[in-house]
Amino acid sequence: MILPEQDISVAEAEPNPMLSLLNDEQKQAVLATQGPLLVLAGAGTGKTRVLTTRIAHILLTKLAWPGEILAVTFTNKAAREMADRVSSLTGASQSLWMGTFHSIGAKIIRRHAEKLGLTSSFTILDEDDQLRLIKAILAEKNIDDKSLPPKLFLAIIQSWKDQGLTPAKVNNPGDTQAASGHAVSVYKAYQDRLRQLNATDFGDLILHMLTLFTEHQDVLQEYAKRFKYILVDEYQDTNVSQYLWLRLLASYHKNICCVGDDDQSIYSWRGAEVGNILRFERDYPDAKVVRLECNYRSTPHILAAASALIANNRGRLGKTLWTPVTEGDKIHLKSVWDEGEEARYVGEEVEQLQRKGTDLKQMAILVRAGFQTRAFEERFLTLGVPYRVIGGLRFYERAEIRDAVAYLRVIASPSDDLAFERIINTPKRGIGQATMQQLHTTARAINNSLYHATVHLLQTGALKGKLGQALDKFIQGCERWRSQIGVLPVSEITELVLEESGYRHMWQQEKSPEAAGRLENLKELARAIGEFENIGAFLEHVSLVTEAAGNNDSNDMVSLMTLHAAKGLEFDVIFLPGWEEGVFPHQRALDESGTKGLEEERRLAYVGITRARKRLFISHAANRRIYNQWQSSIPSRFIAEIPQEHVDKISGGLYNAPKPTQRAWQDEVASIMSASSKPAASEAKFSKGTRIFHQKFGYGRIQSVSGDHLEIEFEKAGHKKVLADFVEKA
DNA sequence: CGTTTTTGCCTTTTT
DNA sequence: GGCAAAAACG
Repeated sequence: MILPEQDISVAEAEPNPMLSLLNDEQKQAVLATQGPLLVLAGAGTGKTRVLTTRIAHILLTKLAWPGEILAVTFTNKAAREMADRVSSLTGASQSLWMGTFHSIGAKIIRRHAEKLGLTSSFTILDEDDQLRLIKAILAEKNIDDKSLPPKLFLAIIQSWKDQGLTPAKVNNPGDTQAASGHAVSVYKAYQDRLRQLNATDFGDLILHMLTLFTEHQDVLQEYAKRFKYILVDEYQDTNVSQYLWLRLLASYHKNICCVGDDDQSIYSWRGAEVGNILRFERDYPDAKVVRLECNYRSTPHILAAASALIANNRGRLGKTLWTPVTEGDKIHLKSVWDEGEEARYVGEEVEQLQRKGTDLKQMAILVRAGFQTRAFEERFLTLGVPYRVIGGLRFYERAEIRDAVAYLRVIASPSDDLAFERIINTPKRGIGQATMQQLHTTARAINNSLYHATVHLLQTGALKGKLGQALDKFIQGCERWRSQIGVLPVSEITELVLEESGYRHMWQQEKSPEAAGRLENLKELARAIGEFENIGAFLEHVSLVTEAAGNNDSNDMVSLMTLHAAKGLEFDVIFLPGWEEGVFPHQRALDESGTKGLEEERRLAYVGITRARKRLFISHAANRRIYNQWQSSIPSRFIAEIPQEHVDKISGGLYNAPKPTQRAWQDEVASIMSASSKPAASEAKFSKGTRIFHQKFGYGRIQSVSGDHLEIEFEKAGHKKVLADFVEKA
């Protein structure tokens, strides 16, 4: 199936205008259509342009039809962007297989659902549903969910799915003993329940495809032959499942082009394997590798800082980024007293830049963890600076939206027990534990869903009085609403449901300040549904797309987001606050993953720095409040890893005196680090057997110490677990 | 069954 | 210190 070489030279002979926009490396990456290709694309080197031009090139030179090209991304945004740019280059992109791993997975699984024990109308569960399911399983199996919380099982199951392990394939001694040996049987039960519910979770969208391809050669053949060209974005983020799936798909034509940057691998906690990209040349022996190293985004100082920082990581494929730009500010570094001062400082800089003519939408504040946005939000509110938090509260995760969606799920598929349970008593219909128990028992007895159990009980007259009336009204409503499917437009059905179920009324009754916003959201939901063909299409969208509502790019606002959310974005001005040990690098990353964790944190720092086009502000506070306790903190080691010649220290902080050499610079950071490091409070002060006094519990003796947590036998109050800060030596 | 009180956990990052 | 889930109470 290898196509003749001439095809490529034809393209070169008739220079294509879009190719003239590319540099030599980018052209190589576009024109090397045949065989495996790895494009190592450093930050800001134009990888999206390469990907889209490559697709356009394949289409325009007739190497393949749109339906024979598969392009996978990780985010819907990336997919949409790619589709837009391809269609502007070629005029059309509809029939391309372009989307996220998960949306492509859903599409393929729906086509072959019966081979996996599902029907094509299967639902996709969110985390909430998953946890409720696991909780029910734990209860059934009499597993104590205090010592072994559902979240633990979910994490284990997810990581197995990321690794391509079905329950039957979990065999490692370490794995089989996970969660006191219960994890495998819970996983099995969980998968059984999913199948009964005709449901999948996110991991299944990949894992089922893998199963489908390995157990049904004919299906694999169909797709492997169909996709003449495969393109993968952000290859460094693929997990084992995705990796295996891609290898199967590429086994026939072997035209797979993976684009990625090992230095931007920041999702290992979600199962991503940097090894996939590091191993590419071994997996595909005749692979070509193209490095994109010319950065068109950032100024030299910013780029040099990022390069020097990331050079501290081991096991990189290695790239040398350079930029044709010659001028630009150094990185601004500021030391502040506490987070309040940090927010004031950032606020001032933002206002000053705005006065000088920089749009607010060209500025972003990137934090390590979501909660850090709060200090800045408060500051911006008092200053009256418009801002938006990206990725904070997502539209479809709000309670009222999830409730409304649950109604639609029950109407679309009455056997959706999880949705049924969510809304059967919302608004209040007087259904409590006892009634739910009865419904569950009946459902099991008639081997049917909760919905049908309810119908059954109503018919047999087992539900009487107020309860029976309420349930009857509910069922009648559902039947009536369902009968409107295909008759009324979906947005009108939604309105009808919200009105007649009493759900909207419930919020209208509530006088809390959020209620008005919730009603607004419900309106917005009904409007959004109108854009879909049918309820099914909408429900799929809800499960796969997590977008902030009303993301108007036209509004001039400062953006606040996590470093993870910032990947793939760029701004003229970037603020990176909170560069302190423990915050960034995050303590938990260090504790749980050691050097590997530290290197991923460093890659995160690299991602953060390289988001900036013109100006970069890094800051750290000497004191920070954590769990409502003041803690002194020391500057992040990453600050010391940035060569001094690229840094401008802003006066008023700890870094006042300029130091001439890199060595002295590092010494200075080190001295600050040791000067402000506090003695480990509890360990030094308290040990086993120490007699102490507690304001509330009185005198006692320490039984054990672990970090700040003390176990104390009090003379009057008995055995208690207490934080070290609440006790003093007696 | 619904309300109030208490606890416990949080603050890593998410398709 | 704040929020959500669980427990206790009415």
